Amino acid sequence: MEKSKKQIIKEASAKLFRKKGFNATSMQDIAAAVGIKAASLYNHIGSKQELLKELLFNIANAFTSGMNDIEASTLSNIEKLEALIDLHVDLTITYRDSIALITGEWVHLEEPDLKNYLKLRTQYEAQFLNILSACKKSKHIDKNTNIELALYSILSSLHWLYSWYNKNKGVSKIELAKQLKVTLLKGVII
Amino acid sequence: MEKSKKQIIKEASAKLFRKKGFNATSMQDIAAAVGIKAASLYNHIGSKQELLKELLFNIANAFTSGMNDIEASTLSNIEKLEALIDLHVDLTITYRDSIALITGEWVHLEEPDLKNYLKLRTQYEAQFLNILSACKKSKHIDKNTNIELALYSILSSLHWLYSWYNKNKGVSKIELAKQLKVTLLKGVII
DNA sequence: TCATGTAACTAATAAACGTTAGTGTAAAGC
DNA sequence: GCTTTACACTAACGTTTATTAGTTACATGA
Repeated sequence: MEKSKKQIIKEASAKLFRKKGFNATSMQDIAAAVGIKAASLYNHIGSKQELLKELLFNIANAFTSGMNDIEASTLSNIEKLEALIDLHVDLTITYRDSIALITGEWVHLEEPDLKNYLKLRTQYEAQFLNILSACKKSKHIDKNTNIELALYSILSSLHWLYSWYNKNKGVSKIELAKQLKVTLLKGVII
Repeated sequence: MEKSKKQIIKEASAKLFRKKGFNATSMQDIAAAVGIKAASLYNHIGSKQELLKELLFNIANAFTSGMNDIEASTLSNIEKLEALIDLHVDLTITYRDSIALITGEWVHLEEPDLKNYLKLRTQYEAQFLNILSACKKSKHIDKNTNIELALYSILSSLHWLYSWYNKNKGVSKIELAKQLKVTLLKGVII
């Protein structure tokens, strides 16, 4: 089955939202990118807001689902950290454009979507912190390390991964993940 | 001398731009925040675009100037890295709201400001990378470390510092800088 | 062949936007 | 006391915006 028109529109939107921001992207911009007139978009989508919502929740759900898999696995805590980095690298490469939206464009969600989105995000961070906390308990992370700060540091690096990846298309996914584990975890893990 | 009205407007704008984004913030929003009508803003400022421009270049210049001081200093390379983290912490605390704009809102600058802004940014990153490179040469950073990736990792963490700092007002500036040095540099420095 | 559904189009609407023009008023400078 | 400046206001303008309504063309399936 080929890609649906709606999917094409969503991908074009992601690219534009990323480059110009949600508000600065007009329906005409999106329409032009897929070769139709703005009004014709509404044969395929409900609203501009719906586009943003679906793009963001696609990704949020992918992260949540990946995190749940990792949490339920029998990996060691350190291995879970590594698996999380793999997850971020995978999703960054899979979703490319739309993943950029999670850094800033989520603020343009309307209620109640905004609340639901933040709920997913908060939960994700809590699960991530849990794993870091377990590492600390099992003495794989130094007693004096501020794990909240470490969490923020790791997550912000991973959030920006997409912009780094787009500048270095040459680097392989495996090599990227390997380097990230060294850079992000060596400062934390004993 | 007390704060000029223009300064008050700029600070209110920074807070709003940060929360809602540049495009989603209307002149009425800004006017309401300072207790006047939208049209009255133009007694103090030239345009909405000018507000963004001045906010961004204030910060960009502060970073550039701080970086130049550090580069010209007699500190060791490792000490320069630590000084850079101090610089980011200082500016994050000093500028609070407007510093958030450098992560995303700079895309709404118009030419030729956009080009000039990116020039400053690129130069800053190059200088930062230079210091990392010197550390690698002097064997303070492992031969196999990808310093471009390390740079991105450090910078993205520092870009997000403002959002972390706002959630943890209790933590002191000194303690924050100390923790950051451990978290960000231990993974890199041998 | 006819009916149906899909998906494009043009035209229009109502709201919001940044900005300008013109007016009033009170304080400051001569 | 007169003039000027500073700074607020209202009113309006021209654009841009997302979205709706109504229409047309074409392909599919009965």
